[in-house]
Amino acid sequence: MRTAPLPESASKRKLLDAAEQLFADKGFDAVSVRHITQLAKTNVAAVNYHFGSRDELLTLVMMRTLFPINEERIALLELVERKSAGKVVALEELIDAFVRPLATQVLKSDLSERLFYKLAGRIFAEHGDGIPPQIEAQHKQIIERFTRSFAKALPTLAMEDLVWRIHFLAGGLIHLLTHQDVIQRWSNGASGAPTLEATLSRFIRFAAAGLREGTEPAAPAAKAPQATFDF
Amino acid sequence: MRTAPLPESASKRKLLDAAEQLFADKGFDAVSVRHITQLAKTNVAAVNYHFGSRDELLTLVMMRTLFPINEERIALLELVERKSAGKVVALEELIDAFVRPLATQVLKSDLSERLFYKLAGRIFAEHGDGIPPQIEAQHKQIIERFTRSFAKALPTLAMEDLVWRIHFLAGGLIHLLTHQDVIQRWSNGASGAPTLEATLSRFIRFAAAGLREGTEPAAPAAKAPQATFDF
DNA sequence: GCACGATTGAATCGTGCGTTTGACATTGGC
DNA sequence: GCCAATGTCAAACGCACGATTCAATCGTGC
Repeated sequence: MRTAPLPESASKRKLLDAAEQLFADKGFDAVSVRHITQLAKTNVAAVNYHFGSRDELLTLVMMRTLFPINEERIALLELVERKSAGKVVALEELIDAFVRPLATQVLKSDLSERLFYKLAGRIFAEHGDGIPPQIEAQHKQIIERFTRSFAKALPTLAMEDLVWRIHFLAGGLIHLLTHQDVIQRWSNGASGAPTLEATLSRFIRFAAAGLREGTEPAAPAAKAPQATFDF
Repeated sequence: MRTAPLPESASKRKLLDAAEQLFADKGFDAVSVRHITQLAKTNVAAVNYHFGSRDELLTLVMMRTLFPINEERIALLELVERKSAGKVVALEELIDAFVRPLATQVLKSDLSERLFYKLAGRIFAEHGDGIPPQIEAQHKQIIERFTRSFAKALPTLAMEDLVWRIHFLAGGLIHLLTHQDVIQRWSNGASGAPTLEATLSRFIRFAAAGLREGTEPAAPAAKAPQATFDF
């Protein structure tokens, strides 16, 4: 019976790729369907014909990037937890499971490193108001899943503290992704650009220390004063 | 001689306040001059008459919020450094000087807490492409000034590491400011909303620990493995 | 009271937006 | 050979945008 097996006409793919590139570069709001169809060398009507609306195309672009990242995050997380059956998992390994997929999925993307990270950062930064429910659902699922694992790895940390710290972490990552190029430009005067792996490694150390703060009773009394707002 | 001493006509102030509120709530791109003049109950032409263009109004709104914050940051920083003349400054005090002005300036604003923090977060998040040069200059000045102080407080930390960590910190703060309401809504099921002071205090502990990571040779050997990307 | 600059108001300009329409081309199955 | 499905295309629609025009109005110093 097989009616024409969804040829996924060439222009559909061209539109997706063009949209992806432009959204990554300029941001979701700054790109019009005319820009997209111009870069894809198709007619303006093509977007609405193939995707129904600009919004549906946008959602598709976001999902196409976000989904594999989140799938790999979960896979890595389960791997790590199964590996250390029952024993406490090292914090660094959990954070690694959260960020490493960015470095592996960029290799499978047609986008340049710079654009892929910008796109990912923009997607992660979306929250709350008018964002596609599917994206929101992805975010919620990932955050909840990782919160559970972090809680097990940091049993002495109050849940409310943990939730906030995870969002501090997420914010740092988003900033890193979206401004990577800007920061790099003046972070190192002469030395070549560090690989992103090096930067993510830096981030993991920073984030792990932040998450762990105050949960290591064995450590000698810190000489630093408590940082409380006392007014 | 005194010709009419700049009455700063009522509509000018009304426009500034309306613009501020809308930009904070919806974002800089999502607000049109028609929205603004409608809320301010003035004519559409008023924006261009009083400010020249939508962009100049936007810049003014940003500067009006950003400048006092940055002024207080510098003042606090100098205070802290003068107080501990010569001696190493505690990291927490430096971060405090960076974030506390948010909590004090919100009191002087007509905006609600929620809107003020959103606005501040949106301003801090602006970087690089098409943002007003004055804002960019403010950002650069503040980052460079604090980088210098952090470097003195963390003499054993490599400069490149420090720069990245400061941006992780900034990203966490931006995320906290812009998504504070969203996070809070599901961070604590029943207990009342924590004051922002409490949240900023949480943030300071997190950020200080992240900045300090690896700079305390006196500490016992960490049992956590190094977090390096080894592929 | 009048003149004059400052301010306001309604109407309009040109532009770019997302989307829709309807004619036209291409293709594969019967 | 024809039909229906599929895709492409130029043109247009209605709308919202930032900005401008120009006459009316206001406020104040003389």
